[in-house]
Amino acid sequence: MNDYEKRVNQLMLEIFDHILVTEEKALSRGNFSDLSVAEMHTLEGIGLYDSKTMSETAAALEITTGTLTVAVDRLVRKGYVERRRDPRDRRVVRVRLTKKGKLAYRMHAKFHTLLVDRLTNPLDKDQQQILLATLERIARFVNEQYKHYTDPAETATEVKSKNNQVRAITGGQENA
Amino acid sequence: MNDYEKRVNQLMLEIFDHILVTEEKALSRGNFSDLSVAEMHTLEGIGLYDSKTMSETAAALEITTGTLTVAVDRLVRKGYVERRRDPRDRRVVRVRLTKKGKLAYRMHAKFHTLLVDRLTNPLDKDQQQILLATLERIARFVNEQYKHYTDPAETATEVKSKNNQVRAITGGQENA
DNA sequence: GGTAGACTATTTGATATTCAAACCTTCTCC
DNA sequence: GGAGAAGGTTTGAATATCAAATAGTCTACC
Repeated sequence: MNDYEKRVNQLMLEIFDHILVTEEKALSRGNFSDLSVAEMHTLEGIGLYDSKTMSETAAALEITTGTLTVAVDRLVRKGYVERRRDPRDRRVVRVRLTKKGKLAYRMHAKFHTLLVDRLTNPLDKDQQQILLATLERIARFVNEQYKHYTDPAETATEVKSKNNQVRAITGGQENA
Repeated sequence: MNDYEKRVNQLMLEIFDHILVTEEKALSRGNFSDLSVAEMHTLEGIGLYDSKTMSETAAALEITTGTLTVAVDRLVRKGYVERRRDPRDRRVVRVRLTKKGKLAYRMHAKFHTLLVDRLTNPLDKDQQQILLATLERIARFVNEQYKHYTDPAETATEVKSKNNQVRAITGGQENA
């Protein structure tokens, strides 16, 4: 690694180390102190607008439905999420944020807004374009790596292919 | 957030999400498949060269010594870490990486090198500059926030825990 | 129209990670 | 030499997660 790369690595580690803790502290100090970062993440997975099925939500979050069931239990108990069976297919359970859930969602989004704002504000148009292109490139690279390491063909780990697990991320988080 | 900012936010989340998983998968595929990311992190906290006390290590990792005791138990059992009492102060326990631990440490470091390399190589000078500037900015922002939320003056009386389970029970102390 | 097999969600049993608080051991200082 | 501080470990609890077993429900085929 040359000096440039060393610095990049160092910065990335620093950011990774601190960002989760910071987000957690921000949550625990606010009006929604009974939410963990993971729970907030679940709220994000459910999303602001549609009601989603458990499977869809689990796929979006890349966790099993079993894990999600437990998480939603707690969020329902705390009043952030509503559950209801789909009358058209009674196997299906739909989840949706309550008012309180939406409020928490929006409050948390502010943290991200603030971050992005601080990031992009000082850049002029040209620089913004470069930033975007750079991020796109990084994302593409990371996704490749991600797929590479997640691809079941690579090892004899046949178990988790199920289509559901990894696939549906690109599906619709947003239709705002 | 305007569209540009939304996209930046989305890309950052994607990158962040996938890097962690990628790291985990990389570990689980390599020669040290019995190490989790958290355990790898503990190894990094102990470090390659000195032997450190439990307290020092726990402080470096920002976890309690109780948590570290459990983590080190497992790492000793798996052969990555050595424990020994300090003869000069028999209260103190020193931990150090074994050969195997050092090997794992170095192998993991290679993963980071590779990642950064693949990340920065395809960028031209302009893009590299933007990437660096952006990372600096993110790091600065996160550190600010981190300090803000960690500063004891802010929290009046009760402070210190990263643990909001307890807060939830005691009813959380507002601040709005 | 009845049933076998597919699908959706929940439950169960297990492991990891974490904290606070209680508890030992050892040290230091009066 | 004893009191209290300091360093680690243990204990008890909560969260987060998975795989596998289970329970309802639906669909397609006969």
